[in-house]
Amino acid sequence: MERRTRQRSALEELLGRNTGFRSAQQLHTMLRDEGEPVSLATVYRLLQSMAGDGEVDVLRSQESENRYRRCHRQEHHHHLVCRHCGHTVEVAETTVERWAARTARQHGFAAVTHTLELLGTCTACYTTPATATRSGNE
Amino acid sequence: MERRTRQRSALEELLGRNTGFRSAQQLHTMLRDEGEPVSLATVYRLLQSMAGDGEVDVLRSQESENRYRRCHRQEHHHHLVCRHCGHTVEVAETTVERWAARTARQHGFAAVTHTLELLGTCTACYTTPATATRSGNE
DNA sequence: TTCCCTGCAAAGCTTTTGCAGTGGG
DNA sequence: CCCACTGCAAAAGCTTTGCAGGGAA
Repeated sequence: MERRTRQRSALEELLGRNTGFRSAQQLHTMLRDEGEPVSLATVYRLLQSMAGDGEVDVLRSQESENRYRRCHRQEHHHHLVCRHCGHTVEVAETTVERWAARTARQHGFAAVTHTLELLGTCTACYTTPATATRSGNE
Repeated sequence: MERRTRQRSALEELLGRNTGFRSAQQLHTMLRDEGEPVSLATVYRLLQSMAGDGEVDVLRSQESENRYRRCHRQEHHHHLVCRHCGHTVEVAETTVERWAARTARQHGFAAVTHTLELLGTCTACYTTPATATRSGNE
């Protein structure tokens, strides 16, 4: 199965310390800065593999890049993401699910899935605007 | 302001005849096939301009490409898209909006926006599987 | 006559892939 | 001892951009 390599361990460890969504390139740079260099291609391969196993959540950002984040719950859920610092709250709710199912039925659609992301400004960022562009954890 | 060129007219006319989301490349091909060739770069520039004016809706597809569709209502709304034929239903509802606002408040987030897309199989496509891969209108 | 718009080709971005070498089990 | 995994570099999409010519107003 999956081999426990230095690269995979380093990436998992890094993801474990972050609560926000990061791009593959950001993760690649962070690893390099921490003295645990991993080639960009490998970062992509690892993230792809992890996403397949449900280890990370993938977010299609407004820009044309994907962002990844350690997945903390297996059940279906959504994300409330801070647009400034990337801090994320996982939201498990059935309101939207029920609405989606009802709407689909009304229009005769079957096998309906949905994607939903909430983007806003978290308390920390609108309380202390100066730190709004920080790129660290949380 | 905006000049009424052959290219812009052709694209608007084409979008007006379609109810589904199409990629820039698809639109480019369709125009070419109709004998109204428009360069791909221009298709992109026109779509970008139209999206800015709210003339078209932009959908970030699962693949790494954007898809465009003529926008029929100005108010905030969501889309129920058929994954086979691209047929789209615009859904204006407040259930999700109210839920999003409530959730954001609970977690101390401000200025929250959301993206929501419903993807399924429309009646026509699961009734007649043979036509499930058609690429035409509707 | 302007100067906005277009076409072409080249470049930019993120992401994927081919290939040969290496380290995990 | 294998062969999955890695790094490198090239390639593959989609999209944007520089530039010079052409057409709308």
